[in-house]
Amino acid sequence: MPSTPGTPTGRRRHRVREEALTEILNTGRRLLVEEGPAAVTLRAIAREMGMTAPGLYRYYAAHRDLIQALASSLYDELATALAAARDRHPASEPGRQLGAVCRELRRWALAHPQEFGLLFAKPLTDADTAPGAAAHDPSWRFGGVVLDLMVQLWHHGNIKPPADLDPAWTVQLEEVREHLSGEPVPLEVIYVFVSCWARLYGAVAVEVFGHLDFALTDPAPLFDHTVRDILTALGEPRTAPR
Amino acid sequence: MPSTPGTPTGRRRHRVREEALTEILNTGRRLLVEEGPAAVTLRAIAREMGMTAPGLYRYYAAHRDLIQALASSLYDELATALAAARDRHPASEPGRQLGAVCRELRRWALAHPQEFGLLFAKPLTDADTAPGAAAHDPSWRFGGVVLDLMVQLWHHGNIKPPADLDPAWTVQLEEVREHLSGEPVPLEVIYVFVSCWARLYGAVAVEVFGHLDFALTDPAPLFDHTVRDILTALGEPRTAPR
DNA sequence: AGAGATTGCTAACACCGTTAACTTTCGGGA
DNA sequence: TCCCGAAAGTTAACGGTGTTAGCAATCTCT
Repeated sequence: MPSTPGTPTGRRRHRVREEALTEILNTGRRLLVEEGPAAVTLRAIAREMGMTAPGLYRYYAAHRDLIQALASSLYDELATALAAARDRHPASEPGRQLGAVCRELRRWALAHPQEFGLLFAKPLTDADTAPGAAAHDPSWRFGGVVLDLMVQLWHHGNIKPPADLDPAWTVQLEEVREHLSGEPVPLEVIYVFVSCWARLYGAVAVEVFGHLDFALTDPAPLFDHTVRDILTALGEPRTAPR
Repeated sequence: MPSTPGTPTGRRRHRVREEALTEILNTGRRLLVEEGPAAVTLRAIAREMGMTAPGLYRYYAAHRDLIQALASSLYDELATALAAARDRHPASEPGRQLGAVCRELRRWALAHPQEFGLLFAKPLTDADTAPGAAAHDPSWRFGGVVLDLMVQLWHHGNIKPPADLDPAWTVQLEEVREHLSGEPVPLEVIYVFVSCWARLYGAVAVEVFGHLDFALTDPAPLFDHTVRDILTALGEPRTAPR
């Protein structure tokens, strides 16, 4: 009974297994979208696929692993969407690229609120995947698109970092820098990156979770203002909204 | 079988019922904190209280209602904590008061991550409490503390609102203004309020849900910077961090 | 062709929300 | 004082959930 069930040897077996895995995830996602997170259940997925629940244990060791795999695939889809938005603008204009990526993040999240909710609110619900610092791979694929663009923006623009950088951060920020394709980005600049990242992610989350409904029917202009602020903080003078 | 079960006539009966209601909520909260949201179950609460699950239906018509009551009580506790932080500074300095309230919000959320997660991530999970615009009472008790302070800050300071206010917002913002004790706050200023509120709430959520763990062990300085930005946007020149 | 891995099944267990029907307890009016 | 009705709590039961054990079938490779 392997924790990651059977790894087939044959070529054909491998292919049909891949198809089953993606069908499981697709079915789970459909249930998530149509009936909410509580409906993403082993028995429901199996029912929709015309099989029984214990059969799914040949693909995922537990319900938690299935949800985690679903979240991981959603991170991938989001990262792909962000990269596509980035590539709709020339690489010579990283400011426009980052603006487009920010708006694409909001668009994707609002178009797929259940999926975004799963990604954003998952770590707290679990509270078990917090041993070291290597478990954040799936979320990095998605955040990396934004951070890499910030690095490009740092090359082109002129960021004015704050001089008062808490020395206790250096160790952590060094670790972030290693993920940045070995670019020699100053730690103060990485601090600005993290600050902008937090502001972007928070703005999207607050809106998706409906915490602005009490005041605004269409918070798009507010978000555009936030994006302008972020680009300004990253030293991009030309604030291109569209 | 009333939707809101029995309303006792006697004085003593009323008292013991109140005690039972609070004990249910306390037990539910303990389970939430100790074993996560999935453990807040009718049977578990009844077990901890030495009774059986159907007995709880004398107090809450369904599991959803119990969770909703728990969230409501948490909103109250948070609002009380924010008000206490506000009152630790003189009313003549609303800037210091708002700064203290912002930091208290972060402190409370980090000290009670499961509770904050229930409040922040609940509306999306439900997706049923969205008929009109009167269901946001519990969250308003908590956000009202912040918004009222922003009004005070507007009286004392000098907010520079942006001139380009989307006309489509006026209707919504008018509705917000009615909640503000009838203060004649300009709509542009209310827009600034909402903007600052979104930034504050988002900054706390991003940190509580662990989306800054990849970079920072102690995001407190980052949050302080955010609070300074917010106070500046609200026209408070003296940025008092402590 | 046969051995071994892989896949899916049924049966079963404990837990969950919820309902129905019953018993007990308690407060207030005759 | 007594009694009646409301309130509180019980047991039994239904369908749903994750999960495990054990078994049958199927496919792949030698």
